[in-house]
Amino acid sequence: MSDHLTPEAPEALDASLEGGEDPAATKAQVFAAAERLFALHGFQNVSVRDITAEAGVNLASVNYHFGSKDALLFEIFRRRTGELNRERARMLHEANDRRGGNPPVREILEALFTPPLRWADPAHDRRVSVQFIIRARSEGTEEIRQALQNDVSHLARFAEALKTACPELTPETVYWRLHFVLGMAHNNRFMEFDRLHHLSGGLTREGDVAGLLKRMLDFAEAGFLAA
Amino acid sequence: MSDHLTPEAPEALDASLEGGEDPAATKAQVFAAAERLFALHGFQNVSVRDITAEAGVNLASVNYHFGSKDALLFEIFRRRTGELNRERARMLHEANDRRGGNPPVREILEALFTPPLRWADPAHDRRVSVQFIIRARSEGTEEIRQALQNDVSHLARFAEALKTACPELTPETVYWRLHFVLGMAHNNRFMEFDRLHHLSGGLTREGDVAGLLKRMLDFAEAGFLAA
DNA sequence: TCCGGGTTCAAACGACCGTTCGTCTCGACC
DNA sequence: GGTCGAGACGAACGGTCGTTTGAACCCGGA
Repeated sequence: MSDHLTPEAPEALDASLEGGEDPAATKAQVFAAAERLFALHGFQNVSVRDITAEAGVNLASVNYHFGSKDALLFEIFRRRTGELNRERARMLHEANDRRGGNPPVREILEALFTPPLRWADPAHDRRVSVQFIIRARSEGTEEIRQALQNDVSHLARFAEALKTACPELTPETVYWRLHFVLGMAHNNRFMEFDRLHHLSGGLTREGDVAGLLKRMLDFAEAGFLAA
Repeated sequence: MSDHLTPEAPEALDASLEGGEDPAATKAQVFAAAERLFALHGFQNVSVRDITAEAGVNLASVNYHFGSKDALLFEIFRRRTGELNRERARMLHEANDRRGGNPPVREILEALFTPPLRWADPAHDRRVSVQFIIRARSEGTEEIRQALQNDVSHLARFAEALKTACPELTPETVYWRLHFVLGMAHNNRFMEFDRLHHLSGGLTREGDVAGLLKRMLDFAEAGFLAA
């Protein structure tokens, strides 16, 4: 009941990219169209008819392949969240290896921030997935809310690493500051970027992902290490 | 077109609290019921029938008094956001007076963080309004999104104060860090609190608003003053 | 007393929703 | 060649939605 966010198998669903008439291509097309539309307009503002029209498939395909619209949302969410958590865990693992099991705060935060920012890089083509995850986290169904609240196992490792890196901080303080850091990581809505751009009179560049990562790390590291 | 968030008149709408049959009591009841239900379940998950049932009024009241469901949402949003911005501006003004026009970073951030946290205090009874604002910011209509993006005049004063307080930082850095700080202020969902509570094994107390404010200020101040 | 504007009310309208049904196509297998 | 099951398809079902309608109601002013 607590591992909803770590899918069991890779399931190369993205096989729809090859040219021919793949069997199960319909399912992949529905998956991709739904993720895109949910990310763009939100779950409630996208109808099953919108999805099937965008995918160029029959209306009944969603219920046939996924069971229901809710189940479709949850399956996309589960897959993308699993990928994100796995990338973060891998980076934390690498930092542990590099530093003999005691990486500094900055490298732990790097493992949290880098994966979603790398997805958001225009070079990669996963901006839709980031946007989808952020939307699903705040607008998702009760099932998603439950999964988010129960599945904290992947966060526990980060909390432990941070406690080790900051022995002078009480555990309570570590948890709160991890909470603030996660809020930063999941708050990068494009809407908010536009607002910042408008506020600063066009001073901030939006496409500079590497620069943004450095800015986020500078801020979060200093905040985490505050007296 | 840029001042949608600062309503022109106080309009003592909360007069529904007095016992008698007030004229215009229906409008106030609809307003209160809608704010409560929107904050609890989200805009799209609450129907006009839910609102009027909760308020104990006729179904047509929403359209009669507010024009449409969308307009009702926007009116609540405009009122609450206006109140919030006014409280923040007042606190910034007081800090300016205390410090001869050059308040330190911590007091500027205090003016940003304190109002929503004071509302969230169980002692006051405005937790619903905070929750509503947060929800409306992320799930709101296109009209709300436009208003949020266009109305940055109240933020400009905070940006100016922060630039004065931190002359060693480039304006670009100040804007980005203000962006991070605002993300913290608007990210205090109760959902996330529950998750933190679960992650820490019950270590964090949720009702301690004063303690939370200090924690947020410690983190944000250090982050803002990072090298 | 009658009038008229402001407000409430029950009822319905038309649109859209997620889902289901029965049928048809088509390729694999006996 | 015949059978079978998975999948695609058009069409419809039942329900809920926001909104509108037109009549009833209330009450202060002529």
